[in-house]
Amino acid sequence: MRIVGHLDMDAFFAAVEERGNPDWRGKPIVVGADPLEGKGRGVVSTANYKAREYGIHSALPISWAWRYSEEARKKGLEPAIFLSVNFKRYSAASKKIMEIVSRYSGLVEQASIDEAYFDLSFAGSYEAAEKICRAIKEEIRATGLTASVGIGPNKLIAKIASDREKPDGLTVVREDEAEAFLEPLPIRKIPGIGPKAEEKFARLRVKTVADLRKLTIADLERLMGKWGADLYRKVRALDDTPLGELSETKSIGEQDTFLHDTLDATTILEKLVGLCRSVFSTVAADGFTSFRTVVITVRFADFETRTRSHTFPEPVTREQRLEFEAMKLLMPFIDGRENPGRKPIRLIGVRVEKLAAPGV
DNA sequence: TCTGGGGTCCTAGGACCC
DNA sequence: TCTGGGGTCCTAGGACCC
Repeated sequence: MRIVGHLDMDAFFAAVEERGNPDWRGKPIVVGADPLEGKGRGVVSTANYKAREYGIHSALPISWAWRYSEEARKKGLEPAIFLSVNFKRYSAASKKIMEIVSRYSGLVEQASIDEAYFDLSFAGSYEAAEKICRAIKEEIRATGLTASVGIGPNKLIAKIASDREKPDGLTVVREDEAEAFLEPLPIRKIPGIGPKAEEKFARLRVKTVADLRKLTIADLERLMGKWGADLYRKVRALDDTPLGELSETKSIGEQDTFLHDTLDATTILEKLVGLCRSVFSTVAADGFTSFRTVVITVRFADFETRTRSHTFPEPVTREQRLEFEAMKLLMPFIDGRENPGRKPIRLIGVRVEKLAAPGV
C-alpha cells in the first residue's frame, strides 16, 4: 500500500522572522517588498495569521497591505511590521526542517523552500503514518515553527490534504475516502488549475471537482490540451507520480522593477548590465560553465510583457558576450523600433538557458 | 488601491533535415 | 496545378507554482 505525506510550513517566511524576534510575537508581520510608506511597487510574499486578519495575504500589492495596516492602526489595532525577504535565513531554517523529515522517511522530495513530499508506505497503515507525522510536527514545533501535514494515497491527495486545516493541521485521507474528499472542493484546489482555467470552466458551469468529473477525457483534452488526460485522472483521485529528487536547473535569471517607469537609456542599460553581471555570477556559483541562450524580458507600464531571445551556436563562457547580446535584444524596446508608442518600461529581466556544467 | 521574483512546462509556427 | 510526413531546434507567449 502506498502512503504519501506532504508537509507545508505555516506562513513560513513570517514565522521564521517572528521566531527570531521575541518582540514581534503575536504581532501582524508582513514579509515582502518595501512598502515605502504606501508607494512601494512589490507584493506581499508572506503575511502571518495576525496580519491576515487585516486582509493582508500573499501576492497582495504591498501598497494595499500598507493601507490595510494604516486603517487597522487608526482603529487602535497594532500596525503591521513590514520586513524584506531574507532568503538566506529561510533557506537555513528550511534545511533544518528537511533534516527532521529525512530522519523519519528515507524518501523525501523537497518541492520548494517550505514544502516536501515524503514516503510513508513503509508504515504499513494510515494509523502508523499518522503517528509518524505527529512526531514530525512535534519536532518542528520544538524549533519554534509549525507545519501542516497531509497524508494520502498519492502526492495529489497528500498536498490537498495538507492545505485542509492550516495552520498546524494534520489531515488524513485514506485511499477509499479520496474521491469523496475531492468531490465538493472548488476546482481551483487541484494543482495546475489556476485563474485562467478556473474562469474557462466557470463559463461551462463547472465549479467543483464533482462538476469536473462529468466531463469526458475528450472534453478535457479539447479544453486543456495535453494536460487534460492527467486532469481526468486527478479528479478521480488518481496520481501515480513518483517521489523523486528535484530536477536539475534549466535556467537562471533575474528581473527587476524600476522605482519609476522609464525610457531613459542610461537608467535601463545600467540596470541591464547589473542584471547580467549578477546572473553570470550565479551561473558560475551554481556550478555551470556556460550557456547558449539569452532571454531578455521587458514589461511596459501597462504591464504588457515581451521577450526576445537569442541562441548561440556555441556555448558562451564570457560575461561580455551576455551583456552585449542582452543589450542588442533590448535596444529596440528603448529606441522605439519595438515600442512605437514609446511606452515607459516598468521592468527588465535577463535569463540564460541551455546551461552546461563540466562533465554534462 | 495596482499588480515581485524565482522558476517550470506547454503550445504553436517556421526553418530545416531526411 | 499541387505540393508528404516526421523529428528537432528556435522563438515568442502564456499559464502556473511558491
